[in-house]
Amino acid sequence: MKDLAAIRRALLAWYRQEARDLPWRRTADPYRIWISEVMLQQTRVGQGLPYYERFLDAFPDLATLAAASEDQVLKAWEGLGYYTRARNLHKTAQTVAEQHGGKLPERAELLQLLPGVGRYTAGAIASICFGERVPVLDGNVKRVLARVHRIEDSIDDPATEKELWILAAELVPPRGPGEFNQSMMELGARLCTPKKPRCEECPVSAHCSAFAAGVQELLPARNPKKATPHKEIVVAAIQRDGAYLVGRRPSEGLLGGLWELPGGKVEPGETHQQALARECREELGVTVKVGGMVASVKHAYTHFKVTLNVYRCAVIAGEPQARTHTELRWIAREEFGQYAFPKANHKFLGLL
DNA sequence: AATCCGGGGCA
DNA sequence: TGCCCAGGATT
Repeated sequence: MKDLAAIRRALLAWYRQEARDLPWRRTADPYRIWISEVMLQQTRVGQGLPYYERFLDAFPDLATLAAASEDQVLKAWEGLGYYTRARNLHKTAQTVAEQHGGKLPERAELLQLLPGVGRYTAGAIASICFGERVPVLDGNVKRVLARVHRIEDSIDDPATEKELWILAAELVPPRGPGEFNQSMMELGARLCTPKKPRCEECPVSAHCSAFAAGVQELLPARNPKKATPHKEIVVAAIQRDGAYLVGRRPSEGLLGGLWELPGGKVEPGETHQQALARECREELGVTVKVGGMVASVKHAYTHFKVTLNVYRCAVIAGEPQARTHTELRWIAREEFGQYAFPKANHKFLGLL
């Protein structure tokens, strides 16, 4: 059994010296903490920081967020990825405004009922804002605990994750749980890093089983990753009266709720022209004549890579109607900035 | 239990 | 290039 008190003491002493000065550590406002926690899901602090400032500038309180349109929220989220987070944030703000008197619930158990709030986020808000003795388990904490306890099983395995939650829970002190949880994450982000952990500076190395055995660089174990396929995509730049045709993607699935130029995947044996004609027929119900290529850009998603081949197209027959999109609009280049586009689209929008 | 869901920084 | 990030929802 670990000396829990000694680990807590050493970690907190280090944290109080070394904690980064981050904006969400300068507030006790549960709304702002909530925004930060959702924004930082699968997102590095450095990447989220500018978004955090801008988001709170646009939506300074829960009532403002609840009253905003989904398009406004997605625009503020544009470029951050995992857009379900933005839609759930919006939905939760409306629910809390209507059913909870505009105040977030205080207990983790209740917070976790809100869309987009899982066990991690609920634990973070409850411990940081309301002092509830509940753990957090994010990528940082998983790595720290896997090393301290020298856990050899893959941390991606649900059984291991269950064990890690238990280990995290027993380590959280009854007083100051929020500060302690943040210190665990800070340790993982600053010293107990995936590669080349800085054990010589680590306040808990004396309690770390992986360090004692010299296997810290081999832990934590992860599941093998699958190869990422490549997709060839064709995109139609259809112009009318100086405006381009854009469609809003359905809210479920990849890039949900974002706007894009129509197009789709090139099937085996198809030319770009054939694929584009087919996609325009299927997505818009129109016949197009494919013109010259405007751009060809590459983009990498988590699970696959794409090449977007953009062609100018002219509508020969039919009037575009939304079939796979939830809505179609004609917008001028100058209006592009008002809509949330995927990063892959931004790579060629400037070339139109 | 497995899969899906973005984008970026870094070795 | 591959890895991984202050995870959650769905099937």
